[in-house]
Amino acid sequence: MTDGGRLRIGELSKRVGVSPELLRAWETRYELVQPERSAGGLRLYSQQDERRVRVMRDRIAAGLSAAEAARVAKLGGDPLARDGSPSIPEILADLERSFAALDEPAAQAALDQLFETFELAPALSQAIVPFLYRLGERWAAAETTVAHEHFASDVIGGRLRALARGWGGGVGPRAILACPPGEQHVLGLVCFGLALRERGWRITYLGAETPLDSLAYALVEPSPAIVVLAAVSPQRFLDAREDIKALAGRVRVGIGGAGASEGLAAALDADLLVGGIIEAAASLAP
Amino acid sequence: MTDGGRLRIGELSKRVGVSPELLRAWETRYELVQPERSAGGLRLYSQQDERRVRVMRDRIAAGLSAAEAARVAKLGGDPLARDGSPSIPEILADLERSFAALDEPAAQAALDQLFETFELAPALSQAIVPFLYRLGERWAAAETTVAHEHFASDVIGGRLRALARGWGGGVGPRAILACPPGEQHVLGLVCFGLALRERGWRITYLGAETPLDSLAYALVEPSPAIVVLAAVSPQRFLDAREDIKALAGRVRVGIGGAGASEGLAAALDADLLVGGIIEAAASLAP
DNA sequence: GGGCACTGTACAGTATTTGTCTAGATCATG
DNA sequence: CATGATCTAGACAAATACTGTACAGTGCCC
Repeated sequence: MTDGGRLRIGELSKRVGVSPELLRAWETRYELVQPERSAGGLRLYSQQDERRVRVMRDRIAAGLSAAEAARVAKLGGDPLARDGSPSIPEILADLERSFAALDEPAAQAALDQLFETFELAPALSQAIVPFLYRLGERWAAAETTVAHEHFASDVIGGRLRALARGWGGGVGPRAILACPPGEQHVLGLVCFGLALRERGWRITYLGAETPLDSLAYALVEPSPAIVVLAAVSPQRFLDAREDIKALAGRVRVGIGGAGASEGLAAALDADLLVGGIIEAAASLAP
Repeated sequence: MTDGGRLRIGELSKRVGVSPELLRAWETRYELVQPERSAGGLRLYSQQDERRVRVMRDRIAAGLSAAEAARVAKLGGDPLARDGSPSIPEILADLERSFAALDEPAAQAALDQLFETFELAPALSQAIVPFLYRLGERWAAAETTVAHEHFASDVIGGRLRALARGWGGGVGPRAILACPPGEQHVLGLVCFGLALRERGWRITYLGAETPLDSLAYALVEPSPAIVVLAAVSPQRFLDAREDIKALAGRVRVGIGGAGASEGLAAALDADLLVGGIIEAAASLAP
């Protein structure tokens, strides 16, 4: 996933202080980690694997049973209870400061911290999405300049796009992601795409302001299991009402974002994506 | 000993502290380096080869396996075109095919090829910028769907943002990059920012549709040497005419993109950025 | 207490990874 | 042209890892 280089079992064992035998036992018994394999079959552990092992180890030290600790570790761990590592609020404060100063390298460093310390799902749902939400609020309240808002959106968007690399490949069902015409806010949709990707979906991302009739071609070639539309204003959905209903006649359509609601979904023959991005992604059968 | 800065195996071995046998093993086993050969077949290592070997050596010391260390060392990007590598037209044809099929992994692979085979400057000016130009043309002529155009823009934009990582740091003069209100086409501007970065500039990138009055704050903190505005239509510049002139009274302003022209620059008290992105970047004093 | 699941550890036999070494031929250069 | 450096191809051995199974200690339930 991320590239600091993957570790073999001996090196990981040294770094986290857990014996190789136990690492293998945790893998087979709890599916704590899913290391890649070398051509010859040696385990290659990612940063995420290392994170999970550390959480597992700490939870056991804190008194949890191994099975319970594994469950917690696989959920991404408790974001608040990590020794030495910064908490999400600390990282977000760093991020705020960096963006306020238009300091791109500092912002990248804060994002590095975030993605190194936390797994993708909690990093997105508990840090990035709330941050974007607050950014939008402050923008609406004119508490930040457009320049600052653009700057922050661009840096975060760039990182999310980097994480999204390759999300169109694999073997899972395909989801097409787009915003209706007039809708510019794409980052929440990208986060949702990443959450889907974590669950094995293949993503075809079309982005902001996509005329829905132009989706026709995308529906045939590798036929998608769902088309997800996102908007922050209900009006975007209403403006595209006829197109969405026509689309819903051909393929399952999900709507999400602040502009989506149950009534709207019913009126559009679409499914409402409920809850945060993680829950919404989980609610779509893989 | 050296031939145009190139080292033979014994000299490289002494410099990096890795035996010649091991250097050859790393080359055959991991393709860590691809030294040129003398007429007689002796290896001639470039500076980049030396860098890679140092990275490899250091990563192994840090606990990575040789195979992983090599993978990481090779990520550093290699600027030199090599024999047997595909040409730019071939890569662009691949890219076209991938985008037409909405095949993201294939598109990423083609972009990998591009950036592995060519240095950043020619990759941008001879491949990416012309590709974007053609994409825009075909979009205007309705020869491609909006979905395809969005898809391609997003993938390329994501890669460019990844290349841009850290471009706000360093010690060079600062350039602020933005598009005037109404202007959505940012990728050319991002390419220009990367070209500037190659020449040592620090970049503060604000992106599409930036109200110019919101730049005020960005002008003070780390004071920029220039503000570059880009648009594909002259109207965007004209609409923001007063703001641009006010801006030009406080800081050097450059205008570029298809919408910029000599007359417009004169009317706006701005400098016209002439030529391709590489020439334009070179024309700005470092 | 007896049975049982949970959990960490151990071992045997095989396989992979990787640095080093060899042998004989070729290259570069004073 | 003699000498030292370098070439290719392959072999080799130490360290490390793999799979599968076994075993001992702990705590829980009936």
